[in-house]
Amino acid sequence: MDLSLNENELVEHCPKGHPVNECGHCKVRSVSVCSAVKAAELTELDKLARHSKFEKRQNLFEEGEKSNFVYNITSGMVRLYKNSKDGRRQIVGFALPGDFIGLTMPEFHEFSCDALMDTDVCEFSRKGFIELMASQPDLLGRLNSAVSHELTLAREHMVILGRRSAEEKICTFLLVLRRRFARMDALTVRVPLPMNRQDISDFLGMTLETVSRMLTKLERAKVIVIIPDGVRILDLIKLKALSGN
Amino acid sequence: MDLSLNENELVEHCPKGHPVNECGHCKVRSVSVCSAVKAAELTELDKLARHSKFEKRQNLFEEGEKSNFVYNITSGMVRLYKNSKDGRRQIVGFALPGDFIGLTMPEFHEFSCDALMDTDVCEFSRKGFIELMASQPDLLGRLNSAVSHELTLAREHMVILGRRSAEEKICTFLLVLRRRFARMDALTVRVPLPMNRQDISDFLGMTLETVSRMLTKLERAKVIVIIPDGVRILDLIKLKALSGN
DNA sequence: CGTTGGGTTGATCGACCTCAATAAAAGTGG
DNA sequence: CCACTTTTATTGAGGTCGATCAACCCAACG
Repeated sequence: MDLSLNENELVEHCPKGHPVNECGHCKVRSVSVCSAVKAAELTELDKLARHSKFEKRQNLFEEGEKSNFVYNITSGMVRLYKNSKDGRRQIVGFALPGDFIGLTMPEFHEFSCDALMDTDVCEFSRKGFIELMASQPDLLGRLNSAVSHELTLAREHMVILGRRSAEEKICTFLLVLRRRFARMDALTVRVPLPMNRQDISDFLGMTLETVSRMLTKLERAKVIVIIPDGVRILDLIKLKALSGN
Repeated sequence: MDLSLNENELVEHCPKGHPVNECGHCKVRSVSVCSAVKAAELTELDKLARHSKFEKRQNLFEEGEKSNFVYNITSGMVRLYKNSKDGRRQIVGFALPGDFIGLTMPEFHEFSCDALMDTDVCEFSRKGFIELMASQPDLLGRLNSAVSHELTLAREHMVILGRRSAEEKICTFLLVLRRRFARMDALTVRVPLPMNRQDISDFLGMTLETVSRMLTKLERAKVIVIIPDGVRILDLIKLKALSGN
């Protein structure tokens, strides 16, 4: 509930007089919610934005905290998760560059969020962003598209969680992640996995041991190779076949 | 892909000259997306709306079909689901009176939908609804709230699917459904279950046998009583405790 | 009164979890 | 740069929850 940590981080990482119209040079703007803001109004957006860094393991916010900011990831990756009392955890999503966090603009955060690696974010005051939306109807439309897209992803993930075997889960996960990275980079055979086995298992609803077993099984079947911080796909056709559509 | 069925149904169930400003008397308007439409503009909404009935088991649309309508449930209940090639099914949600179907306004339906019981819907042409949103900024805002709410529910359901035992799933399901019914009726100890065991299992990611076993287990533990088309909660405290928060 | 679609219950099985031991990798401090 | 700890990943052995397969019950209905 104490936001002083976040505030301190702002001071620590974010030099006061950051250049105006940085949004104009933002690498992820074209794929992000901000693309709805017309070039002419970018200065307006800039005034609202604070460019901030979070290092690996650093917490952006906790479930239940008052929600003062919304975030646009510009580089790196974060995990969004819900903890149960007894220690169980469900990761509800990973956010990549261009992804917007806080799409639902809740008064209190409905999940926790921390950085999987050093991550740059563009931080907007929630209040300011809501005001900006009132004057920029396109922005609301773009936000709505983003929420809709997220809902579609969430429903697809429900299928994975509810009706897929361990092997199918892993294969689908690799394929989906590959596609998501393609928004920024080209579609390659290398799928980076900045998260650890525990994270993958908490996302897919299984144990870290089973994740490890399935990955080595896929490696033995010459479908992938496990490389540091990721995998390389050897046989995309077979991977798709094993994903169970 | 063939929409002639739906079109026929329209003709069959929907007398041409339906009374103008029916929206003004709509029982679910206050809780639905339509509440954003100001009283003065209700006639506009009415022109767009076609009141239509679907009987039990009748299909509203199929995944992959071109999406020509969006729907507001006014009475009854429908299930939203995704089928896999091999026959597995994941129900991604149930829609109750006041719920809006097609929130994400996709060009092609991303799930199938059919009626669990005789259901009244208010059908809007997707195109017309999108146009109405352009002239009614509040409507987009309200739709966005609804999508956001749906996303929140979806993420909560991920936790259930990924990290809950069979017993916890059933208990949580009963509690969540009870709350959802409370939007229309008072919060009672009776939870109607218009869906069959197979539907519940396909929603919760388990088998119908396990659903049945867990319900009788809860009954034997004097937590619930199984009644025709539903359950009656005997011990709400214990039910919550067993739901694993 | 047979048929059909749920629903319950039982017996068995297996996919995945749990617990435990290594192994490998990544920090950390001298 | 190398011992040393700490974290993360792999692998194995055994157990269990829930799936599978199957029988049976019951109510609805033509």
